[in-house]
Amino acid sequence: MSISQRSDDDEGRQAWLRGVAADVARQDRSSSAERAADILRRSITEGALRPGAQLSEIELTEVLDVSRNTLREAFRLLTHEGLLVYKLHRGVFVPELDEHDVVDLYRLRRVLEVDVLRGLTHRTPELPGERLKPLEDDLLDAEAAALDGRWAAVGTANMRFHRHLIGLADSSRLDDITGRLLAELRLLFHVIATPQELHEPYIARNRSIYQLLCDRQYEQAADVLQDYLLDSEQGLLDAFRAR
Amino acid sequence: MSISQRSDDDEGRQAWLRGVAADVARQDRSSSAERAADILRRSITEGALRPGAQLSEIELTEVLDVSRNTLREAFRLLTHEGLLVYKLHRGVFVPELDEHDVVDLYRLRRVLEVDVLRGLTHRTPELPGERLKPLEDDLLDAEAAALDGRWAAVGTANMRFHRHLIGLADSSRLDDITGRLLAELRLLFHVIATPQELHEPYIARNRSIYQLLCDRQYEQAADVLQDYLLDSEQGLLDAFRAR
DNA sequence: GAGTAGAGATTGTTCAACAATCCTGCAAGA
DNA sequence: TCTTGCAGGATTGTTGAACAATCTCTACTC
Repeated sequence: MSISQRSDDDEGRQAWLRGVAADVARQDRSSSAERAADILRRSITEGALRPGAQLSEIELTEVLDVSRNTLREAFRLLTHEGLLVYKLHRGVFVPELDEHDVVDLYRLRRVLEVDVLRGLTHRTPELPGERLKPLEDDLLDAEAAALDGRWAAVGTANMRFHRHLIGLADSSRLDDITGRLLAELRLLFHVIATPQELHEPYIARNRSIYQLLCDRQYEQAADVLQDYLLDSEQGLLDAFRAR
Repeated sequence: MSISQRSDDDEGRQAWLRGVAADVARQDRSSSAERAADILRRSITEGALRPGAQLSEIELTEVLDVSRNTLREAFRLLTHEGLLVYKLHRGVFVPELDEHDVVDLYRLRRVLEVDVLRGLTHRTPELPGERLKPLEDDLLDAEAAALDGRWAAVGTANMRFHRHLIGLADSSRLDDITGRLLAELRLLFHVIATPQELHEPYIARNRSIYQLLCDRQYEQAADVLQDYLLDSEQGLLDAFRAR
């Protein structure tokens, strides 16, 4: 993207400018509440704040250096994502999900993700091959992390893979919903003692889904994904009961 | 839009808001923020605040008689429902949805609602008959409203029918998602000139779905619903283009 | 041991002031 | 004529303090 390459391609240049503008906007356009929410989100998804933990307002206003009003705004953003729950006059807590939530979450994941892949069959125009690039990157990340035994990182990469899978549908609402579902799923992972068993088997299955997508075998990919999700759900339920 | 026309619009809008405010004040509500959100929600869903309209904080603090913080809290509640959008440092606006949003919303509605009905086939324990009672109430409401020509009320009752339909799945997350989808759909209805054509044909089809559910013909009900949603989407798109 | 009253701590709500940002209009320069 | 830069006024973003409502825990009574 060199600037010196000034062809008479006005459209391309405008697109480039728009891309830069969007990049800058993403960096700069965030309120204090969103920044505070970012920090809390990472603390929760990475396990520093365990399910059941209470978040004290006074303590966090000091740590995050924001006012109570702004902090409460951040709480609301995360509540919307399902990463926090309010208990009236008692405060906000990291939710403790149970087996019923596993079933609920996976039911939604199955119907949404599988439908996205099946929908690719009738998509017009046909899915460009470069749209699959982020998926391959996620796979490489997961495989590299697995070699090092970093199972939490494997889980993260696997989730990003599925988020990119959903992204193929080009639906902002679907992306929103998926973001929330996967965030809640991370909460569930934190109560599991053996992350290796939970994540390792699915690296290869994700790659086979990816390969089928590359070959435009969308229906077969959807079938593999369906089985994948059923097995993954069962694995989580087993881990829960063995706890 | 001329200045004078805009001024008239503003006056009418304020008068309307005051009317609703007096209306809601009769009920005792828990918090001022909830009460303010109620007023705004009705103003938006009933069309007094049109898509694209900006909600001025100063103006609304005076009309609703709450502080700016409380008002902003109400804004957050409605943003979560999809009835408002924030633009940083520019304020809150009633979202303007377009044909692309229609397609996006209906795609989600189809996959979710149809899956709920198909899922009833394998449900254990079998769906108790009394779970269908709310659906019949909604149908009666819609039919009564149609006789009086209250087409907006017909639309409301139809939406409640579909919300109750989703409720049969017993999934709190699905209920959340549906609430938001239907709220966005209401925004779309406001740009339609002929509400009768939009809502009337679907009363009978909702009843036929209901009847099939009573007879435990879940797969057939799902098929009818699928066609229903495809036709409804097409009707909305046609109305959009004829605008 | 059961129940209750009250103190202390935490959250819920509101307000007013200040800081940061956007929009508008106008003037200078190419 | 068109662009660019700059005030200024208007609007939103953020804060801290104050007070009300509610919960939790302790101590006391019976």
